[in-house]
Amino acid sequence: MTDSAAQRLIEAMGLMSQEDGHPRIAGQVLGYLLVEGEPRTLTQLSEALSISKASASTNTRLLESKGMLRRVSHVGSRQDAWALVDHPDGQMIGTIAARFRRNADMMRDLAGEFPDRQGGARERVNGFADFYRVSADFMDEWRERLLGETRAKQASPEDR
Amino acid sequence: MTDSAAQRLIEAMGLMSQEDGHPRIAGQVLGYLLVEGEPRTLTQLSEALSISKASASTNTRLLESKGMLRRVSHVGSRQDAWALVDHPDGQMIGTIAARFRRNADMMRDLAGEFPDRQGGARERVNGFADFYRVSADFMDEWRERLLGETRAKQASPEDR
DNA sequence: CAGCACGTTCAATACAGACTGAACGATTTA
DNA sequence: TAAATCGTTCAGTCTGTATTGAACGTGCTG
Repeated sequence: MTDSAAQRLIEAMGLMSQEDGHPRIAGQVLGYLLVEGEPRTLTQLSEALSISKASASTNTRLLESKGMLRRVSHVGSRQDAWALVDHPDGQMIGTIAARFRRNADMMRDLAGEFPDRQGGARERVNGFADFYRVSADFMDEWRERLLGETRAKQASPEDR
Repeated sequence: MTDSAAQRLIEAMGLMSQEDGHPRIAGQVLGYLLVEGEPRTLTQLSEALSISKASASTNTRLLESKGMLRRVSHVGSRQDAWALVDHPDGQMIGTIAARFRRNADMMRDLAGEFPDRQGGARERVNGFADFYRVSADFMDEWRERLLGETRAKQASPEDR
């Protein structure tokens, strides 16, 4: 039954990830590590999720690049292990904010290429760019607030 | 040169859309309507973007379902025309918020299936669910603020 | 009524990218 | 040195889905 709950959570997070336009396996990795609450190795990942080591490697590093996972070198072993960072949620917001900011820059640059008087196209494009930029700022603030709250929610490693 | 600027914007927005996990054409449609600033028909869309009418139809309705486009019945013509809603940006935030809220509910339900004492898995999952929910609330507020600002940015239909 | 124009649906295709298996380099163990 | 283990890379496959062309239904126009 416990197994089933974990399994369902992992699968659900895989689907969420997929909906967000990310690999399904990336979400499953997050789910697995969230359930386990402790660092896990590539081998453990590939076995627990029934995926190839190649996929496990690729996806863990993808999540690392998004700041959601970190590599921990477990002492007694030469295997790398992977763990959720302290606030994966904050990183998630940060990723969205970064994408918005990229879009903002892109659109502002492009807006500059429009002639001044052309039915207001330049203004409309700039308006959209502003939206992206302001929203990015907004999310970054929100992220700061999330990271600031050092609640003891994720702490207390007395388990396992 | 103008043509080129519009073209580049449209292509860029297509790529952004694709990065967000949406059809590229959807982004191109947004870009085209943003540049034009006036309602455009299916035929105009398919010709301007060099896409099939089927694609134009599918994608406009997709964007309509996300609240970013609306169908306007231009008087003198029996053709439907499509236009950006007043605040497509707000709708964009709303869509993200909705997805977050869906994720929050999903995870909260799943968290409930975990046994109380199991290494704190239930708590961790609930923590993630909370994050999704609180963020969704936060974005909805932000969206309200965006929609509230009735700036005359998109108005003044003196062109065309 | 016949001929059109329009929007949608549907089956088929094209394509992007997730995922895999095998090969590789590096490091460890014996 | 040989064998084993680990993580990564890479070419190839496989799957989902975006996109298309053709067919359809509807309502106009003559």
